[in-house]
Amino acid sequence: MKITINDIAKMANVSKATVSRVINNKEEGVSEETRKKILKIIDEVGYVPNSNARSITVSETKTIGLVIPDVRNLFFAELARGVEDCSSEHGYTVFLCNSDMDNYKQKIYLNALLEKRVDGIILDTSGDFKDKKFKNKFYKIDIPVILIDRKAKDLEKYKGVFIDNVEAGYKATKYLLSGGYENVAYIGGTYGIDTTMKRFEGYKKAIEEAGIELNPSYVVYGDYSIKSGHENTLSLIKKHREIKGIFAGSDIIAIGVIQALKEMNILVPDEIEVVGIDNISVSQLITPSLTTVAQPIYKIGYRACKKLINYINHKFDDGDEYLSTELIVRDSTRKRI
Amino acid sequence: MKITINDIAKMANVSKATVSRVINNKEEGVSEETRKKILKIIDEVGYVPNSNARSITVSETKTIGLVIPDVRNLFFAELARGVEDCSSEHGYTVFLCNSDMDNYKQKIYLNALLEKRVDGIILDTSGDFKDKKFKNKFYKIDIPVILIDRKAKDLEKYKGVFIDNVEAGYKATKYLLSGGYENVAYIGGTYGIDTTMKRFEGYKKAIEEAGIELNPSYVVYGDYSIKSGHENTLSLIKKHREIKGIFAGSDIIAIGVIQALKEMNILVPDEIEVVGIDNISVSQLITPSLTTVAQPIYKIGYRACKKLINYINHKFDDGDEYLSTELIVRDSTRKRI
DNA sequence: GTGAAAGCGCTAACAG
DNA sequence: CTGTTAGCGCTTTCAC
Repeated sequence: MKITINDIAKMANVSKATVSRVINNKEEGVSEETRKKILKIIDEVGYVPNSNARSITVSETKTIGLVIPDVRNLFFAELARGVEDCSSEHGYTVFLCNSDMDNYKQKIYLNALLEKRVDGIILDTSGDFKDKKFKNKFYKIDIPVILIDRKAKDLEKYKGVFIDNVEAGYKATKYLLSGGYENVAYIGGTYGIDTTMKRFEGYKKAIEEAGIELNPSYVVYGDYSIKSGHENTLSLIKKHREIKGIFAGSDIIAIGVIQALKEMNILVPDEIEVVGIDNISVSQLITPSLTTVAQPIYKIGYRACKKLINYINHKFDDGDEYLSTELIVRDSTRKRI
Repeated sequence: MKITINDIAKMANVSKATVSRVINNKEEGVSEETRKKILKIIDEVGYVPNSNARSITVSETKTIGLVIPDVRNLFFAELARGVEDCSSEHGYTVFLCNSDMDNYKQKIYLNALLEKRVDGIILDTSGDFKDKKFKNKFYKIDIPVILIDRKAKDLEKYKGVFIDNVEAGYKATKYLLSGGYENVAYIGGTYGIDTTMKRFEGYKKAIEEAGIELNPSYVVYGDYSIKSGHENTLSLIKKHREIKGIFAGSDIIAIGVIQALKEMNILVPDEIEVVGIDNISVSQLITPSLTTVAQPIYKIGYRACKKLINYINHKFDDGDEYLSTELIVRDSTRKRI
């Protein structure tokens, strides 16, 4: 039924070696005449070479795996698009995997990607490998991996593309502090993971630098969801009406924060100011629009993919890459003079 | 370097046929003893079967291709997640392709998917095939294809999962009309494509049913972007201040509409009411929150994938599928009594 | 410039 | 229960 290189060879009265040369655009080794003849037949019968068969002999698949928590989150969607653009520019196709921050799912996906013999993997990790046996196996395979967004201890051997999360947290907190008050809270995402804790460090640094004593009850964690931001704000502000500024661990969290504040009839920014991190596209659509520390999200994905492809091609491109962030002031904070 | 089924066979002192039986979980044909022995070795050396090699002999790859305009659009991200969830539940991995509504890109991607021998394709089409030669080739290949969201003439032979766009447009317009005024505009997306025109039909139906004469200058087109909604609103309202209600061709367009109205200091919903289509997640986050005709977006993706997998497995599952929509009333329209 | 042959890693009869 | 053999569709020497 399916038509193969053999069929084309027979129809053209040549060997399949010659057809192979033609479909792979080998400059030499085929006369213009036979090349044309073969191309014509391929076109007429609608032959499509089987890249899987090819891949088993050349041991490269021109595919890459992308593992992110959830495409529905604008942040990861933007990241995914950056990856996909770069990869398609270089002739690669990408497998999309949604891990939901679930270590088990992540393992399943990584395994599937290995079986599919992807040339490399871009990983926004859900943390360390819980399954240490799998970790060893994965290590041994020694497939090119580029990290994005988050690091993890188990993945130290891999390089990646990130932002400086300490700096981002510092910038956000410092800007809040510049409002002339001291009571600034940090409503963070998932406790323990790289980004969350680094942003906390930045928060802490800014607080201490301002000569303020860090109040532990002003620091709470949850996860990276609207709901989490919402709930944490409700309970935090109920206890601490003196809080004047909230540094939200991400824009998504910040949206939940603002929602909660509205429900409590607290005015943003007049009574409480809010700053997020990410600058996802909705940040400017909500009311009040969100002041945030912008990440070059698309670029992170794009660069990570570029880095991966270099890696695959054994091009020297060492070390982690840190892309710069930028504070974007909108309406969830008051005007500074 | 890479370890193969042969290596395992040698280490276990069995033939590769036996190893093959084990890795494919064939119940019969292997004694418990040898099975254990082989499994142990596989585990120890970290062997991962090469599914590409497998796929060339069994002629199925357990992969599917997903072609959408752009994952960064929340609508398509949600769709993609539905597809991915269903596919991973059934052991498939999905290739993500962003066509940007560009027919040429779409062709390139479809071709890549064919070369990769995906078992099937889920296609949110950018319209008809401009390249008729490719169309013929694609047809001849006869790969399972399920359409989502949009239809196109060239793709009539394929079934899909949709909503009733005429009905959706009708619902939206009728609700606006129930506000007690007649001047309702339609700010549509890309002219000519399936969804846009069907929604117009629904608009028209509601208008005519109310005994109003359709005013052609109240109907404008652009594309499915915030910018398009924004610009079209500016120029439309400048000319027609008498408009009291706007039916936006999608939520994304509606966001642009509301932005423009704010800029013009026109109150929503007091002076002009706005209704969208989709119910993407941001619709409830913006101010005013958006009244919209909700599509079961995730479900469309999920169902489409299920349908595709049935198709792949030759399960009888004929005809198009239409999922139901629901008007969700929020704050971009006034209270009805 | 072209073809024959071997082999990539795996599965699928068919024998024993 | 297990091994042998013959491919799957393609690339890659190595001759001619």
